[in-house]
Amino acid sequence: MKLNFIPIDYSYFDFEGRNYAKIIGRDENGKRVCIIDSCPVYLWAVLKDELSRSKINSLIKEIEKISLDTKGRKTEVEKVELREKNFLGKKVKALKVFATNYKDLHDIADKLGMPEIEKRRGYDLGFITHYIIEKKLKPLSWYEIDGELLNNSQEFGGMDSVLEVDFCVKVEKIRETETKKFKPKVLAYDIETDAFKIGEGEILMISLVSDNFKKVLTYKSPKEIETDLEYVEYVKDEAELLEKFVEYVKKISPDFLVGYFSDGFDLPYLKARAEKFNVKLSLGLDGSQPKFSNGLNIIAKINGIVHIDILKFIRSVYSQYMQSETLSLNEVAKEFLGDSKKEFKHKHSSKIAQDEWEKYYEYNLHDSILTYGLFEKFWPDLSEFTKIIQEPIFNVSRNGMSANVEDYIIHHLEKFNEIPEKRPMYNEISERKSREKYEGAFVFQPTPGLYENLAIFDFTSMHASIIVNYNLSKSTLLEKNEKNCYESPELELNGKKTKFYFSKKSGFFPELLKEIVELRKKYKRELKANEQKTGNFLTNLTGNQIKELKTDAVNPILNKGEQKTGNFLTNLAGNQIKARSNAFKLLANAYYGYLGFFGARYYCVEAAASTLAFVRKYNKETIENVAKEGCKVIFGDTDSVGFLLNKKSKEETLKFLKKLNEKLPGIMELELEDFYKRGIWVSKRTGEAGAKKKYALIDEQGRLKIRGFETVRRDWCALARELQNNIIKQILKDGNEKKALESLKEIIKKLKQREINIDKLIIRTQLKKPISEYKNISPHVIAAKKMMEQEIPISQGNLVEYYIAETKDKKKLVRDKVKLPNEKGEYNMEYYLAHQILPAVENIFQVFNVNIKEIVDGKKQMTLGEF
DNA sequence: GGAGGTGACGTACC
DNA sequence: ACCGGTACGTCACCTCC
Repeated sequence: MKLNFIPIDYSYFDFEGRNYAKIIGRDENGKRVCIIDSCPVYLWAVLKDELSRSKINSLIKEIEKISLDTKGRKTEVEKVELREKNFLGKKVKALKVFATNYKDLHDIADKLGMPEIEKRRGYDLGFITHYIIEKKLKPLSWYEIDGELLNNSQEFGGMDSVLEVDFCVKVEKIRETETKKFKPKVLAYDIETDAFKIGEGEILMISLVSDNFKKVLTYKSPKEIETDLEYVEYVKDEAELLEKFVEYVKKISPDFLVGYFSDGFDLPYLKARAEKFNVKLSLGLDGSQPKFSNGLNIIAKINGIVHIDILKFIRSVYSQYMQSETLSLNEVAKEFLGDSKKEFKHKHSSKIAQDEWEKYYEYNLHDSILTYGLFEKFWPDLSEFTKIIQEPIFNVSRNGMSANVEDYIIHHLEKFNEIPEKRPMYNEISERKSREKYEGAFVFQPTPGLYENLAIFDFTSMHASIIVNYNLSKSTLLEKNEKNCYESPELELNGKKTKFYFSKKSGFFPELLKEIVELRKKYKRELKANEQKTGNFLTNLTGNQIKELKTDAVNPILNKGEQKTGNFLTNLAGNQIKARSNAFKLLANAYYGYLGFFGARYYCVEAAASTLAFVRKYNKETIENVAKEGCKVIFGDTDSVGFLLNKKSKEETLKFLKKLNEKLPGIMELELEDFYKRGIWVSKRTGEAGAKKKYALIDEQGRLKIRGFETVRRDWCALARELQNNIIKQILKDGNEKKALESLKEIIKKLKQREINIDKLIIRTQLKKPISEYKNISPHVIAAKKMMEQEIPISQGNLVEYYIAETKDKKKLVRDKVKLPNEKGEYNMEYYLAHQILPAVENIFQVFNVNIKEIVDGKKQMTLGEF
């Protein structure tokens, strides 16, 4: 039979000693299809130079005799072929050694210790990776499949009759075909429990949300009177709840089962409770139960249905570009959907009042609605990433950016005829980790002050363009200076001043990055054209988002609020181009990190250190050039320079930018970040010097850009943050400190009259490790201990909230005054004044030679006098 | 038993 | 174990007198 097919979930199985890929997807009618296919598995034996043909022939004969009988399985070398390949850019002769079962490639590699063999490679790729490379059946692309329909066939042990799919096909031929419409079936879920520790409390209810489907399953009902909420369905008890959950998943039969933190919570919890009640959680299309990886970072897999923990994708790909201070569902939903969790105060089910249960159902349902919304929102990004990386979406959605970069490289080696490098061994990793650090980027020393009329230039994808431009990588690194090669600036590595040299002959690693950068440019152009055509893009943005657009047209944050405007569905093509452009950009930006990542196959400190040496050189040179032009430099960090216009008009400044660009090599490019009306830089708390990485700017439209200040630090209380923000805003608007001073006085007065709400005084700090591992017992550790005592769930990675209270006895340490938000007490006025308010604003007023301490002390005396 | 230096810790910038 | 160097700032801890 023939069918059109889009692959979604990949797994493999062994049958009669061989590996088969079992791929679940859909046909163009939305029917669920399983295809089964095999592919040859092999590893590479790279030969030493200058081996004679006869020597190679006898080696091949020797290798062909290898067979293994371990792990209850017979594997043999089935075939050996001699090939001309490249390894790390070098031409090599290599033997392609085919084996029966991919799981034995490692053991076969161990048997290839012959002196003629230089290296063994390619035995550490997963079978699915191997399969996708061999058969070019890339996830989420469309294919025309020729194959044999399996209908209660005995082939593969009668597998097709067990699988809950519409067709099961044994593949004969695969041909790529044009893209067709694909709207995935998505089911979001969320559970509510009586305890946070996995399996330790009852599961009270489970919500399910899909297209035109809402459900809350529960056996907890108020006063045995059933609710009016039409989406609530009652079951007998917890065991039936679990059974019903499985039943609904099977009935809806989604491509994606989506949760938020569901790898670490919902699915493990369901499993634990199912075990307790002896319920089979047979969610898999083959009837299997979810499988969990062990370790700190749990991964939960369901056969045939892609389980997505959308938190993981958001965290690894987008968190650095987000403004949310935590990755809680509430904050993330607010940022991307403009919606938040329903109010509900958690308590043990035995303490929930009769009339509170309906609120609890709504709360539970809404979490699934938000999760569903986030999946919808990130679907273009998720699917574009998957298509680009070419690994299954299950992996791409969980991988860190380094792993995604590596997978991209692995899937694109073929056109360079490259043999893949191996993963580093444990000892290599520790060696890499323990090596001395190399020098990072350059940060300009600012002078405190208020400045007017500034411009900021920055380099676009600076690290990437340097890697491309100077051909930096493991395979292009030369052992010594050669004629006509790239030479890094002088740098220090392992305490030695040195330089590194890189070949001018293009290497596959920088070449791939060059392609990524070019594709990113291409799709960015398409995106712009599409926006102009549809014209409905800018209208949906807030002022701040338009501003972001100016600096970076595909910042993912731009996608905020689209759900509300209905843009998501009507402008799907535009969203896809945006997501694609964005994915290439993120990939390009992660490339440098990959070079210096200890777990990378293509790790290369020399290249990473050289990249940074070039980064420093270009930044410093740009700063010098700006100064030479007569513009006073105010700021500079890594890839940017900020300066005073010095009577230059904007046009002249842009002309100057053009001049600077003409001198830059290759794809390196300096661009205008923006013009600013005013900017403020303050001194450090200790000493006179200007603080680096701390500044605030205002543009002509009155929009603020604040970096590094307490305003943007989550471990300061809201009162200090909001006050500082207001003061910065007023100063930058007015150009003087007069009004700002008044708002400060007002806040101090309120603080002293105890009019400040405790909410504004809560300090939030993350518990970064288990309580017992802290050497210094700081306030947040005390707060965490108090939470433990009160049995409030708290563990590594959680935010701890507390405030500093007045104490009866004069205690010296801050930690002795810590109280949890639920503890009664009065806020410690002295503390908030001296340790939150003043430090946040002191240096700002210092710029105007206003000494806040004197004013505050004066006030204090005055208030004391009043009493 | 207070001053002052240092280290641990958390967070931000790019 | 899943990017890492530069930088700021707080608080506890330690040493010194």
